[in-house]
Amino acid sequence: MDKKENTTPDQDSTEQKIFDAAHEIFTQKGMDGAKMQEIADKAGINKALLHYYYRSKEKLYEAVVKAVMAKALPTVRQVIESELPLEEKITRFIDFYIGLISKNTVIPLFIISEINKHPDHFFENVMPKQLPQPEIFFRQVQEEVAAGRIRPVDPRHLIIHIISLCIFPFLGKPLMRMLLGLSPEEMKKLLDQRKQEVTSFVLAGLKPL
Amino acid sequence: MDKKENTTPDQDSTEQKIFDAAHEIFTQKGMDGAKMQEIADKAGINKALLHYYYRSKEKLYEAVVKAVMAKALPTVRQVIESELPLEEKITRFIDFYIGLISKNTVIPLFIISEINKHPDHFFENVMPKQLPQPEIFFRQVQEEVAAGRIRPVDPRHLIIHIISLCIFPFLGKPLMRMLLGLSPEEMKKLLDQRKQEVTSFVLAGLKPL
DNA sequence: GTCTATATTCCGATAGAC
DNA sequence: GTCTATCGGAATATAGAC
Repeated sequence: MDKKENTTPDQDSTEQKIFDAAHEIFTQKGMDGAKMQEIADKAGINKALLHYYYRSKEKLYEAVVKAVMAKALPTVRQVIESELPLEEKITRFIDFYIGLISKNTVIPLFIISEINKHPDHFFENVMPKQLPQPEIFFRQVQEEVAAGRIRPVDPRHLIIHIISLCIFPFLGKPLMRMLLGLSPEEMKKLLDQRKQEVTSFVLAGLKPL
Repeated sequence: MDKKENTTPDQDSTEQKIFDAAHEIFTQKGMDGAKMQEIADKAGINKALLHYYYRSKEKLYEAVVKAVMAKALPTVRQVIESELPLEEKITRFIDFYIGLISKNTVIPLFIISEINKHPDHFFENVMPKQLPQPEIFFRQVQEEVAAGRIRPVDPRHLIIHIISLCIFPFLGKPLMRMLLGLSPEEMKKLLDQRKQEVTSFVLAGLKPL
């Protein structure tokens, strides 16, 4: 019996198809909104198979949440923990992060919604072991402040500022569109400009007095 | 038969108790996560009464959503449409808005989640007729830019910046806490400083070159 | 491993007594 | 208006044939 050797682990296996379908449905509709029937349909298989591979809806859900978190955080780490000079690090982070989010609007809302519904469960079971270490970033900011190259800021607030400016406009897109009275096309144009706008706004906000 | 005259409309009536309970449950758990039984329990009445006053779960939900939106938007309008000078308007808006959100964390997430799940329904049925008019704000920004008192910025992006900086840290509180490695107490302290931090950051970001 | 059929639980909604 | 009891459907989960 010949076995495939160099394919990625169980490429189009049933288990993988189920997981992919569950990933899509759960991230779009959340735990309560998702139905097992819909996941089965999307995977092109029968409902009973879901329970054969994953024992329950909850187990399947947990698998998806863990995968989402495990994928989301390392991307942040890579930039945060690098030894790039501060301004370039900020610029790259904004560019990279907005690029990521604009391709995938649903994930951030999914993470935030589910983390708010079960915070304890998250911190105990789902949170990845390898968290980004912000110490390098903190030190860099303090050095730049001490050297007078940027104005005094709390580096923790700076991180919050930057992440807020990157993520929120995509989360609140329909809301912002309503508030500003824009057409979908105008709103899309505006969001396409965010990389540029956020970068210049943050750097301006850091200019020494 | 004497009738009460100067009480606020049906103060502790059954209908009001139902609505209050539904408001709490729906905003915390969303349409799918909320159960009629739980709402009835919280209101201290029977499940059948929910259907007596509001015909269906959907109707009850709609009543809550409309009330939430009707309350949330005018507060924004009041500040946005005022004729205060720009810098003071921004300062007041941040102060007012963060104050509002920090007292009520669940509402923004509720609005954003539900608007993303049923965008069309929102724009057709739920959206308040009286939207905030950002034109005054736009004009003010353009005048300040023309006078060289602030650096050139697209006023629409500026609004998005400010709202993002106000709302997101409270939405993403557990996430930020995890990312920064803070205890709940440290995180609370940090959020208490947001009014101050956001104001100085935004004003610094607007300084002319 | 995959399917059909069925058991079981839960939930929204209604009927009807008071 | 308010309650108890119950219906009917939907959704999760299991049994059992292939």
